[in-house]
Amino acid sequence: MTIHPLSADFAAFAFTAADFRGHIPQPASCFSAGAEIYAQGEKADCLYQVEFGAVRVYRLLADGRRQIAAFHMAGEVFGFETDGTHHFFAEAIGATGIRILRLPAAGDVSRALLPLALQSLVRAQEHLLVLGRQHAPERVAAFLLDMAERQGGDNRFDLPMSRMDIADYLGLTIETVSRVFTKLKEKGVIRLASLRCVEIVRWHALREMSE
Amino acid sequence: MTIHPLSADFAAFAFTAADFRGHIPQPASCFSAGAEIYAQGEKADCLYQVEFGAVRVYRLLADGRRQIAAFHMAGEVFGFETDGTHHFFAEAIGATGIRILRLPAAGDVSRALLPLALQSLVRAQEHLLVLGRQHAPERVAAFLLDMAERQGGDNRFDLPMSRMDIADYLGLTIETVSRVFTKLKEKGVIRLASLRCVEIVRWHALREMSE
DNA sequence: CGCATTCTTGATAGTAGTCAAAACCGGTGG
DNA sequence: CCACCGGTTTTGACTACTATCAAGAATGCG
Repeated sequence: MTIHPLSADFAAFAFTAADFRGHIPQPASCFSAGAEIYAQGEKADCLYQVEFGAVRVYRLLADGRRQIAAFHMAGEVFGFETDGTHHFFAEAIGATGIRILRLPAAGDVSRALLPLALQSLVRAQEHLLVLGRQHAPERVAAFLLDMAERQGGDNRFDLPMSRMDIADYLGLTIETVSRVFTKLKEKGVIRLASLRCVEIVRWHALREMSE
Repeated sequence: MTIHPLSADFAAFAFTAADFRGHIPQPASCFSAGAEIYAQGEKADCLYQVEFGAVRVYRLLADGRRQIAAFHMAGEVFGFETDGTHHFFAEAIGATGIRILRLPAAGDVSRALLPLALQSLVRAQEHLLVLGRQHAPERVAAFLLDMAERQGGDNRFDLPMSRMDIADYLGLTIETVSRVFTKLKEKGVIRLASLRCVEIVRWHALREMSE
């Protein structure tokens, strides 16, 4: 997995600031937990950058099944679409600051967006492997490693999202996610300081699990 | 699903031809069935456009499990990467013509690539829903509809890939794929003129299945 | 402190995977 | 033209993983 730390994303974007001709980035808007950022079917004419907090991007099936396609953390840019229409929903997970970027659909600035879009593409494609071919313990292990890396690689980090969100991201049920967490605790691979605060004790074991 | 016909992709690309400064697109290379186009870990310094035939882009786990992240058909451009390195393998499925596009990593031409990259992104994200939340019959139904649309929307079309490829794309086994095909035949939803030639009889039933 | 929500645990059921073998197809050569 | 052969596909019997349903425990917020 190629994970760029927050600073790298910011740098990538800052690099393109000169391309804005009079387009001053808006001050960040604040979204409270569960607030909708955009909905499927809406017109897509801008991009979004997370300042703080976290975002879930998802789709629903007719019977209510939900698949979270991506989580976006501080620094990341999301909201890319092909035909000017959003194909997904985006919601703030907790209290979240979002900088809205009004961009010309096709302009000089768009060339700087390619790397950001490609990062989303690679992330999505790697997640296909997880959903298509990995078992529950492998999925959870991959998820924890990904979260740890995206938050600086420390042993301890907070999960901004609920077990339900994790389940819907990993294509599992909350019960299965919970059982895997329990197994990982029993095996001494992780510790939970609180429900949302994970400490990775045995990195090697996690890496082996996720293959 | 937003599927652009072949001509649209070509048009999108042709639009950027002026951006090539002396970079004349190579004549198409020919790959035979199973030939490797690029491998995971290789340097990625060009893009690829399918002229005829079809391509599978996939990744392997240590124990041999394979996930096909995407199929690419005539007209489509693939090979996008983030850090100059291929994260996946690409192979010709049958005899396939590929036009190799040598592109500057960051240049004027890259802004025209954004729509193509975003198409791959949206396709991948929609496939996440299939792998994460749909059952076997829904996956196969979605796959057949996608293939039909990408080949012009006729009732009859050829599958360029084997059952094994379909299984590895849908996150299933060949046995399960085969059983679903049999069920669809029994219910009169599809007919198989030959193993690789599908005729969709009841579109509506397929659409309902795939939700 | 009490309540609502979220999370965990347990029992059972169902979908898809695994293993094994038979049928089928497509190409080759007699 | 037909028989043969190798690989692919289909079918069947059984297993296993995860979902579902149902309580119960813990968390955290007012």
